[in-house]
Amino acid sequence: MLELAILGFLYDAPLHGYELRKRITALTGHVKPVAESTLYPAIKRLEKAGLLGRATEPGAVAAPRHVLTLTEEGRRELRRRLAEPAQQDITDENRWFTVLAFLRHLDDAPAQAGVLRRRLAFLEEPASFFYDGERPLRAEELDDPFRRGLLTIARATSRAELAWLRETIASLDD
Amino acid sequence: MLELAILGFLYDAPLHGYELRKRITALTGHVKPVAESTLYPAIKRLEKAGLLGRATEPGAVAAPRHVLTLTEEGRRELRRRLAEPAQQDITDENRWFTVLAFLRHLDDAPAQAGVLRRRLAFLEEPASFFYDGERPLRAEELDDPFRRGLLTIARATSRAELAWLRETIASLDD
DNA sequence: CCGTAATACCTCGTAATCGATGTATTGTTC
DNA sequence: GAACAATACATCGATTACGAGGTATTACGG
Repeated sequence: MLELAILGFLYDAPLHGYELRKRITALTGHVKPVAESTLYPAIKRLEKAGLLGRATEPGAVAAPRHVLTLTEEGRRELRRRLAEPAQQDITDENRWFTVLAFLRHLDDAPAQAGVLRRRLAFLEEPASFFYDGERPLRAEELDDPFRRGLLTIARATSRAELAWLRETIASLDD
Repeated sequence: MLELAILGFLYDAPLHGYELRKRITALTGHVKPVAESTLYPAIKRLEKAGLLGRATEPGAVAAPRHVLTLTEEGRRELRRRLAEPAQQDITDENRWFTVLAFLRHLDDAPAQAGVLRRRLAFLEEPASFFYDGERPLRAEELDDPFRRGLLTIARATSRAELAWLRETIASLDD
């Protein structure tokens, strides 16, 4: 998720680590903050893997900046990760939102539609959080107001997203 | 999140690891699967911390089972974690849903309402995923259909949850 | 001129997680 | 009767993440 965000932001423009951190914080930080001690090692990993390069520039205000740029391999890697997301990128909302935030970079309508279809298939599977043996329990069947709320919220989310997915897939298919 | 789920399920009834795993998979597995190699060490951690005890019973079908029971300290710990969730339990949907799934165990309406109020306050903060400098961007301002969808979905979810939270807090306050 | 905040980067130890793999038993299917 | 799935638990190494702490500079208010 973090690596995807790094690649995604750098696809648009070279950035230094500190700026990258602010953008990632704006994107996902209110939900799941990213520690600096996670970001900088992640940058190093990607650099070591040849996905990005760095150039040192004098800092605008303080210490010198390490401006990060995607290599051609890095650009390919982002497109690959967007075109073939891991299953958890599809099912986990946090990760899925990160995929959505950068999916435009895929720049290939059928491939984009394919990714949306995977999410659609996932949301269309009948799934609950609570079961009576095999049978999924409906919100109305639960005494617990909190679990009932959980199902209610999940269903509302799902309905909104399904509508958007169907609409967007249709428009990509044109 | 995993530890909370373990404590939460065991609060109701003693279970062996394998059964625990099935319940956790039903609860959160379609979104974020839990590997066995994560669950068993987590059980050991909690056991070592004195939160749960184990008793070996002959297996119903195969190998002997380790039936896990919450100790009194484990029961206190669950209530404590539910009454004072970490900030990420409030903001991260996956973790928040786990809190909701077990919040009834808190068994104290004002404390439950307090937890819901924290989530309410979080959702009421104006937050976007995309910014123009300081100013949060609205869905309508984005060209990118995927980012627009992301905001649309997030807003729909948020609206549904806000309604439920306000309603439930009101009924807990009676 | 002193403290604080912001900019900008980094390391270290610890903890958590995962995938792969291993062990042993019972029940079911070909 | 030989596979195979399901039950039931466990370890190990590699990866990832986090909190705490560190370094250095500029800008600003008191």
